[in-house]
Amino acid sequence: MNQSSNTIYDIAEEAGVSIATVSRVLKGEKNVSEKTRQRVEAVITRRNYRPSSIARGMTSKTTHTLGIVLPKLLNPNYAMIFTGAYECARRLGYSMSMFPWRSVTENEDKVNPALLLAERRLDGVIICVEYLPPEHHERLKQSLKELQQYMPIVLIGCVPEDLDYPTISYNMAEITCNIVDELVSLGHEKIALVGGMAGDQDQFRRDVGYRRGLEKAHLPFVDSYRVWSGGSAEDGEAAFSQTLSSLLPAHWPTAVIALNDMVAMGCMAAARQHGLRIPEELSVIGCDNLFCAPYLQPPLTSIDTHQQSMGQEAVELLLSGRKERKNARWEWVRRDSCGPCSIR
Amino acid sequence: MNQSSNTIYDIAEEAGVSIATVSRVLKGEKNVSEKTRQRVEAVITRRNYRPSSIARGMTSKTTHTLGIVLPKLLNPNYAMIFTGAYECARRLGYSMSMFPWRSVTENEDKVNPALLLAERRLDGVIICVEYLPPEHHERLKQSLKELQQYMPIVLIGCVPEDLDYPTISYNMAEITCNIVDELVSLGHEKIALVGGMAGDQDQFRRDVGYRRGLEKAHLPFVDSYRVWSGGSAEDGEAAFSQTLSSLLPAHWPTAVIALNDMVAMGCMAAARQHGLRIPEELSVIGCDNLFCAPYLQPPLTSIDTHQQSMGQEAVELLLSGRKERKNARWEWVRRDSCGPCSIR
DNA sequence: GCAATTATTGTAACCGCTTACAGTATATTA
DNA sequence: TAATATACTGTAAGCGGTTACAATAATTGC
Repeated sequence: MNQSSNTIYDIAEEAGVSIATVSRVLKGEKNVSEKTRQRVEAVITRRNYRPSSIARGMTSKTTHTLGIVLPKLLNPNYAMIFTGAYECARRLGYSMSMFPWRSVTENEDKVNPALLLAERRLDGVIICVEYLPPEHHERLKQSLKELQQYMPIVLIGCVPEDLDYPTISYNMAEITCNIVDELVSLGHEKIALVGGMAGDQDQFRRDVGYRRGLEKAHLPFVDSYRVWSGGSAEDGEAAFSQTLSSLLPAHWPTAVIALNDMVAMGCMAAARQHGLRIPEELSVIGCDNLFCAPYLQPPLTSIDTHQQSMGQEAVELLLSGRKERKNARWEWVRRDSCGPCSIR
Repeated sequence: MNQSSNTIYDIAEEAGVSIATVSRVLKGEKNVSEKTRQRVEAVITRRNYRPSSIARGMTSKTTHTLGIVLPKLLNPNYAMIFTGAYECARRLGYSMSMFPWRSVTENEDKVNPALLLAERRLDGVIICVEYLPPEHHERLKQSLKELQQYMPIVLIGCVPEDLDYPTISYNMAEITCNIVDELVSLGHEKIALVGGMAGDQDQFRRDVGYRRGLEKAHLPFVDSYRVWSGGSAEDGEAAFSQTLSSLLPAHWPTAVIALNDMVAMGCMAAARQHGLRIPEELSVIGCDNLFCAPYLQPPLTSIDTHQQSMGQEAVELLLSGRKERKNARWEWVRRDSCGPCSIR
């Protein structure tokens, strides 16, 4: 049995029918006589034949594949979004391809990477928006516009308002303001924010919420409490450690709001190195509620942003064709790393 | 400008040339006159035209897409493997699609899921082998065989010997035996193994290594020190907690080898709840060296299995066509959770 | 200035499948 | 039993590219 070729023609020939008939059994159409069907099915089984989705895509104009653009999966936060999207897509019969964030933000010589994505003729793409230097902002808008000619788009994350696409977003300003409120109600007055780079939408909103929270409590914005950090634990550790070292202990913050749980871990390490006890002398709160948060010492208070639901909703929105902007739910996960301010 | 259709025919028509010529400029062939090329390129740019990779795939028999089969991305261990594979694939011009582990192990009514994967006509697939109940073993072999008719396969992880495919694997027996050695040299005699289910290749080898290590040190295998656990932190916590509760403190192990870092976190939590200090009263060692390991209290000793390299090597092996079985490197990451046995 | 090259461009077949439509066999009706 | 409806099956035209080969245009040599 020569299996080098395994096409609908081979099946048709071996079963002694036309390719149209094979196609019909493949699709389970009813207008095929029982004995023909059985004969064809026997051949299909014997040869382990599977129709090429490539060829099918030619006529159906559909790939049953969704794309997802993510900055990096090593951050469990994105892994959760991916998983939510992926599981949902799978249930609905789609497979999922991953693409680098680069594909919609950078320009490589003459080729527009977004169009590279377009080549794939996916049935849709979810784009997880992340930090983007302002000079790339125009390019993102252009890429999205071009990409949209080829497939529907859903954005997810902290999306700039001027991007008019279906979106699942969360409101970092609201969340951060809420965190400040809570810390204030615990008696904290020296609250640090260890955040990301300027120009980042997500971070921008955090800053907005941070200042709003401080204002509400009539607390001053203190420059040195706004700490600049990358997104990893190492970054957070280095940045917060530096901050502590540069301040007199009397001026040390009594609470710190971290960009995310990884940075929060770093802050905790830095605090420990400076001899601070958590939460007695320093309250720490993260964001994302990673799997390891409950296992840190003390267990880390965090914000659950329901990443898996976000991913799932993004897929549903994408396939529904609706053009809505939806706000994601979020909630407190209070653990022991935050406590009342015990310092005068 | 009607952009509803954007095919090579549309471009050819608008540029006043034949589709063959458009195809030539698309592929950057040299035998096109400079002014024709420019005319065509202008049209392509104006219309944001991108050739369909689907149509291309019809003739080229290539999709420039690799598949990866993974149990779950929420475990950062797999996220690392994925990332390594993905980055490498991307560099080489491939995109990456993810598929569920189910696709090669389960059977859904009449459809063989492996063949569903085959439909995609990928340029290759990396299958990350995980726990598999023995009754599904035959089915896995069958699936792989059928799938292989359609695309090359590389296996990764703890792969059974009777699966004859190119493989990147690590030797859990060697690693575990090595761990026991080290714990013994630290003076430990009551060493627990918190491992996974029976039937799991990975676990099987751990048990082999565990027993071999004990034998070498002339230590007895103690049933109650072989703890059965799932792979999550909660699982580890529950399992080890139960073990401690069921033993008299005098019989508590002085060292515990955990399935992975997540389980190790759980063990640490359980130990704390039982009032054990780490590492003074209990040494803990995990595996996978997750990002959070250095931030646990105390920092967790672990084994770095170089997951990203594994992913990368899997892609290289897949595309090279070589048929080799390669062992992955691994190394100790010694931190403070392991120490000399201080209990007589 | 004309034949022989060489450079450029076009035609048509093909990749593997779907599907509208046509054709043939079988069943129903009168 | 012939006419007609119904069930099944086959033919051929796409889908959007690639590419061998043929055709045409531009150069070159003498």
